[in-house]
Amino acid sequence: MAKIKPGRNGSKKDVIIQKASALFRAKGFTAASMRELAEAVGVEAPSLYNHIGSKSELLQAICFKIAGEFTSHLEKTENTSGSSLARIENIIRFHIHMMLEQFDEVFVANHEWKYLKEPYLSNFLNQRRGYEKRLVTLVQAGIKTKEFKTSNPYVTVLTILSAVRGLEFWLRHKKKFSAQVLENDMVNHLLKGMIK
Amino acid sequence: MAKIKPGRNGSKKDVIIQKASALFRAKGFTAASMRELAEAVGVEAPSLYNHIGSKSELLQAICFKIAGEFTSHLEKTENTSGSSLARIENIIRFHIHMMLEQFDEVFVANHEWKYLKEPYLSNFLNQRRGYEKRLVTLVQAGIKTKEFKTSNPYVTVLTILSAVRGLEFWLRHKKKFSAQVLENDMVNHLLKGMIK
DNA sequence: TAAAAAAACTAATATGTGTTAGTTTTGTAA
DNA sequence: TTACAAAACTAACACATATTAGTTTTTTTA
Repeated sequence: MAKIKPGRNGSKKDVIIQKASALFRAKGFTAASMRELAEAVGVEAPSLYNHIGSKSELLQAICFKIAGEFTSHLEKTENTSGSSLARIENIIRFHIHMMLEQFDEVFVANHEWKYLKEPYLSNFLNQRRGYEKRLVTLVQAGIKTKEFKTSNPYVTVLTILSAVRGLEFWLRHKKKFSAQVLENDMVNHLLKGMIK
Repeated sequence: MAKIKPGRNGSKKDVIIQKASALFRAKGFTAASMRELAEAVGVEAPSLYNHIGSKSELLQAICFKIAGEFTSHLEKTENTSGSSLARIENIIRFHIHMMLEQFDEVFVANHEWKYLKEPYLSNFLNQRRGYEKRLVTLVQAGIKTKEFKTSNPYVTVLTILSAVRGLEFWLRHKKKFSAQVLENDMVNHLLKGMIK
């Protein structure tokens, strides 16, 4: 009898998800095949289905795990008593850390979410929109307290999020500077600009 | 006898490339099928091959057209007599314009280049690396003349390129602010930061 | 050690892919 | 109008895809 529910055995499933993250990042969700994934796991393709429901389910697991981590960190930050500047800086540094420490997963969540099926796709996008909206609110607060320059807060958030997202290209330059330099220089740039 | 060389008739081929840009952007290169493309063009799939050589060739056309435009603009800017600041600002604004005016093509070049086949893949990456290197040189010049703060110039370039790349998310917010606000606020942010 | 459950395997299915072959229609020039 | 080339069409191929069925091996439990 095949088709066994994953049950409480999360261990092997976790390995599959981790290998899937690396594979989806390297080749893209659509181009990555279950046979390749199986090979990475060290098993034949149909055996994967003893642990997972479908290829799509893997993408869901990856995307929502990452989305959840960002959302929950934002919540914590909002409930902190601190300046708007401190909060924004905290969030920027969190994004950088996530990017460096969970590279494959974050990359997949950033690039491959569009292959989610409904209703997961809508769900994911709503969560993302909500996240951005709350960042905008945070920036608006900083403008009101005159910590930040007056500007369109959506553009500010867009600039910040895009910049940290670009860390996916850091691997290319890994030899040229350390993660510490990267983090501090980028935070400085985003907060204080590059002109002397 | 089928299999006719495109010859001097560029017109229909251009339509195909344009439709392919939109399709590849919306669904991704791998997920987009030649049958879908054919439908967008208003023709049966095999008819496409009267005008193009392969699906891959379409991707090549898109990626190298965009890469060429960026490279040639950079060349022009380098040969301008002006401050490092003026040059960098000029380049940032060019990126923003490209993003807004050739959205589909730039998006595809940014996201789908990894599906290029050799030797085009290596060629494309070399061109890209060269572009970034020349931007780094430009930033280094500005640091030397004390126009720019001292920082790792690779990080500066990474931050700038990533930020402008993120304009692909602007469509989502199109209603909330104009392209002019977007451009000016982002340039300001990248040059002068967000702290008052 | 015997029984039960979990997870591997092979074989197969239905579907979709890019592309080619061969033929017919359409447009153009003599 | 006839001849020729360009570009459309239908049919088909060879291959890859995710997934299911059925069976066998391995691991766990009692």
